[in-house]
Amino acid sequence: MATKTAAARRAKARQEFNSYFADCPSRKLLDRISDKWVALILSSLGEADGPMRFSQLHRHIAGVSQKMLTQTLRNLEGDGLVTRTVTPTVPVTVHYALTPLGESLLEVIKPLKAWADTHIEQIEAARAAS
Amino acid sequence: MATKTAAARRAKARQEFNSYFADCPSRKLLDRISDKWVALILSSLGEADGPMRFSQLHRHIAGVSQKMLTQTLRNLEGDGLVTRTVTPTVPVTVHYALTPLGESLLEVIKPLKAWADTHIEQIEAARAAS
DNA sequence: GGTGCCTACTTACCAACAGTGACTAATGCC
DNA sequence: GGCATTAGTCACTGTTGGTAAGTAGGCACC
Repeated sequence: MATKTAAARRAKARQEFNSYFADCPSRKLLDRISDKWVALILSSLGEADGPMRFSQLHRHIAGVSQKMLTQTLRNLEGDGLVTRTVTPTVPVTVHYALTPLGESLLEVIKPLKAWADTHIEQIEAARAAS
Repeated sequence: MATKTAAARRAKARQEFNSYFADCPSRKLLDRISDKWVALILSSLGEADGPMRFSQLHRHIAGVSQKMLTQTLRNLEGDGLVTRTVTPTVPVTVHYALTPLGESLLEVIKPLKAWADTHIEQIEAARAAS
């Protein structure tokens, strides 16, 4: 009861902001895109000129756990960014490929990777200087 | 000693991949860029046509905790993407502004936001269909 | 003919990270 | 004098991601 003024106002403001936030789906999508592994997976799928198998992705990305790879791929599949096709061969084979939507996202992620490649030196210089 | 074959091979492979990973700084930078709040902070600073105060950013971004805002801003400052200027006024005032490097990153993040805005409907349709 | 392996996962557990709310400094306003 | 402000920090808590082991089911090898 002591701090009814500022704290209450701040809490109310946060509530309003949060509902505004929930109404803004592009923010949620941005969150999804900036998921740790999404960019790597899409890039891997884009570099290959065809569908990739689960184990190929796992080897190529090199830091991802099976759990997160599965999880992220399922998310991407649910969002319609990749397709998942199971072939019931001797050991089961699963292929992942980009959908056109996924390819369009890749086109906008590529510049980001390019930026990272070209500006990494400046960043490291800044880190060293700080 | 029982499982020396496949498990050992896999472990060794992972080791090699991890060291390769550590040698690839653009991946680390990509991780940094795809940090949950980095895109939001840079966008906010870019939308305003001048430096922003800590509380302005906090209000504008609307889901970020003070802790994460501070932490992310310190990271960005260390990477040379934003500047932090403290003015010792009555209640201390801190302004954050984009550096040229930060602005160049913003230029490549903007298309990402634009993509999110234009394709959100397709994503939501895919999510509903799955 | 039984042991063990392959793929593509799933699950249990654990550590690290992100969020929450309270607390701080110095000072101006009522 | 007490409360509010700004820009944080701190301790606690919950969620998230990593690790490693287990699972299915057929085949190859000894």
